[in-house]
Amino acid sequence: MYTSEISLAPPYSFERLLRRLETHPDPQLLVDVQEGTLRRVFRVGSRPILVSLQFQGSMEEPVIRLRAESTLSETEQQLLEKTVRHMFSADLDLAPIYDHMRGQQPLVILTERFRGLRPFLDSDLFQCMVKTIIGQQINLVFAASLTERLLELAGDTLQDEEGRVFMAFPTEEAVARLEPDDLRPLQFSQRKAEYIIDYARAIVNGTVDLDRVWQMEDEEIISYLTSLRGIGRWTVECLMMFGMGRPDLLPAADIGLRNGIHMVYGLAEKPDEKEIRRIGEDWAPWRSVCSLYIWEAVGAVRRKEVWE
DNA sequence: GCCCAGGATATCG
DNA sequence: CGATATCATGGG
Repeated sequence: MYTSEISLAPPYSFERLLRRLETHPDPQLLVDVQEGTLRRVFRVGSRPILVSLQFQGSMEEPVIRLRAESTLSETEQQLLEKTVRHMFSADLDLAPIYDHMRGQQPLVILTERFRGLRPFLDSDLFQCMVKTIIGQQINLVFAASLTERLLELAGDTLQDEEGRVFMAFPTEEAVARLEPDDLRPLQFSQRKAEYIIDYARAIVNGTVDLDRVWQMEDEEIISYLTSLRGIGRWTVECLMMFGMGRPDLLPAADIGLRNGIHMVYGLAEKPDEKEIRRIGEDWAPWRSVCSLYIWEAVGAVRRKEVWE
């Protein structure tokens, strides 16, 4: 066993993260609201390890207590800690973003209501891309259930000491070995099955090198990855936002974002993509967190949190 | 039955 | 070039 404490930049609202997870289910996460704990499997190197992350401290002094159910080498400890810090946007400074948002009337209430909410990122780019492709055009609940079925089909299974079952996200190789006919019974569309498998094969055979994108500008990444069939601009924007934690993305084609801006800005009609990009210009260079908060306004309504 | 969900593509005119 | 049909499924 290995434990450590990870300090995050304040403010961090664990409560807001938990609320968000209600409407954005992640089949890899076992959430225990009572304990304030998230449990899931991480691949450290290639080894799947069960980890529990417990929220401690407070909004202004946030700490996560990490507990791995295996002994870890020093390298593995550092790798795991780095991944967790990445997932929780541990080093993101929200203060200048809130200052910027407070300059725009419709966003003020969001900074108050969702104070301390940070991007909750995927642990790696491969699974972020697969989950984003799965999420194209369908609702979040259906997307989560497709992802869960993919985990059951091709992921590795672990059990904790209480006998609870955890599934690790399938490796690139495991997805690359699938055929569309394996995914069709899981209710993937034929095309979506092809997109995901083709993508995994491109990673495995080296046609695409995800490690390279960290050195690229946003627009470079978009042109690099949209060359793959089934991966459009929206998908890469989501990858940069939820996989890489890039600060200035606006997935303007997103239906949820359109609905959210419609609501938050009190517009007469639903804005189109061009209108979204126009409104979003005022959010630069922090369009990612602004988008997240707009989405969260939609989530709050869906969860029947008070809204006016 | 119809429309919408955190889209992308093929195929029109 | 822009507009349109197609894809799968579940919920309202």
